Amino acid sequence: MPEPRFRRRKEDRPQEITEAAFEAFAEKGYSATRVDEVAKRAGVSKGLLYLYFKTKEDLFKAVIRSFVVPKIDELTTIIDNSELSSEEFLRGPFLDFVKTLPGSPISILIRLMISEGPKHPDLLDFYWENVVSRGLGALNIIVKRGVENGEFKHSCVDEFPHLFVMPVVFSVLFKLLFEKQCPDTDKLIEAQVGLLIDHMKGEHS
Amino acid sequence: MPEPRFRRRKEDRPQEITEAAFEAFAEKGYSATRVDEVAKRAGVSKGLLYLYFKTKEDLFKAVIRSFVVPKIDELTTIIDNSELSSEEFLRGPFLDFVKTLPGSPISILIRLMISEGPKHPDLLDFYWENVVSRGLGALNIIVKRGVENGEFKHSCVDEFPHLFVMPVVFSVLFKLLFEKQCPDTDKLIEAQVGLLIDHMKGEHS
DNA sequence: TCACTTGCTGACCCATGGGTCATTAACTAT
DNA sequence: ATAGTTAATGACCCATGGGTCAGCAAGTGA
Repeated sequence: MPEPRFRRRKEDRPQEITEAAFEAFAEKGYSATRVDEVAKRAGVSKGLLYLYFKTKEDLFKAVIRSFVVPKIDELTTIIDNSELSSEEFLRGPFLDFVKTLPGSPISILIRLMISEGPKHPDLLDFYWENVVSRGLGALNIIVKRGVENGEFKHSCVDEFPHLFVMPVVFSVLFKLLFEKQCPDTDKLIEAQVGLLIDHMKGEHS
Repeated sequence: MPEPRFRRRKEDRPQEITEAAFEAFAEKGYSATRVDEVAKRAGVSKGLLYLYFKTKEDLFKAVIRSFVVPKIDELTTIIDNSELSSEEFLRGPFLDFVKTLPGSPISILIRLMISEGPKHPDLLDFYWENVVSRGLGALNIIVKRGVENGEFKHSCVDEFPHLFVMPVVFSVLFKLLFEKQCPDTDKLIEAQVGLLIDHMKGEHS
């Protein structure tokens, strides 16, 4: 009795395909990845892939959606369930979270957003709304909370939560491009966060 | 007497072609740019382009080489000809220099390095040696000089000149991707530099 | 078991674009 | 002048890979 040549599993296919695509894109980037290759990795024919995703671009968008957004959800969940002071939160859970990013598969998606973003304005809008602005917003809340309860003074950090994100983006890219020459990204990120907290706690306008 | 159909200008062609390629790459990215298009912009036939550059990849490398390296030379020249204190230098010429980068054509090359770099390891090596390590080295000298002459205390900045570069890379990318939502990059960069200088001047280990 | 739906296949199509080369014409030297 | 050199052309080649579709077979229900 021979194994069936294939099995019909309508429910699982999309996820299997996006996972395969994620791996492939991560290894080779978007344009160097062949649709055939993705199909092969997913153990599926190219034709089937085109049944679930209208174009290669579509597939790409699905990958971004399904892998990056959960990562941000993770962060906001941590915030909501935390009773720590702002400083404790930044030095604890926040630092733990962002230190995992450089070197993780997520970093590749960040690179893909940089390379492919300008060609997909609607994707950038989506990414802005669901990832970047939510992330910056979360940081803003933490900082504001710290100022309001007297932990921190007012400073330029109020205006630029970006200052907390910078070292993460930088580390992600540095590790990706110059792995051999890369500084200890954990320490770099810690240094910046420590620096910002010191600054917010000290005497400044 | 008719205009000649073309003129032989062996000397000028390479530069004209790399300039055209720079523009084209800047607008469309590497893989979306057609060799034909570059040739047309340079007012030249595709065949001629292949006389001066063996492959499209070759052309890309030439573009990076001829546009990014001079930018770093500019920076090191400023340093060598400056008699300012470290703080004055950082707040003056350094800040002026890096503030011009976001929004300039150079920022597109940074994006291209990020997208195409991983596919061209030798290009990354070149870039590291001629741009990144030279830039970080220059910053290191400034910081070290400041520490030696008592302007600055020892701090984590000694170890991470990267802290000065972070906001620049970040601003470049942010403006490129989310122009509409982009904060005032001049202020962001100034904030970080000011923050670092304050930190170096204060009491820290 | 037999007709029917539909998930799935893989051979095929064809636009695209990197790269070539036989030919042409602008310079150069004698 | 004129023969020789080579910058420059552009029509052509062909591998590549995104996208299609006629047909096949796994599941389904009567």
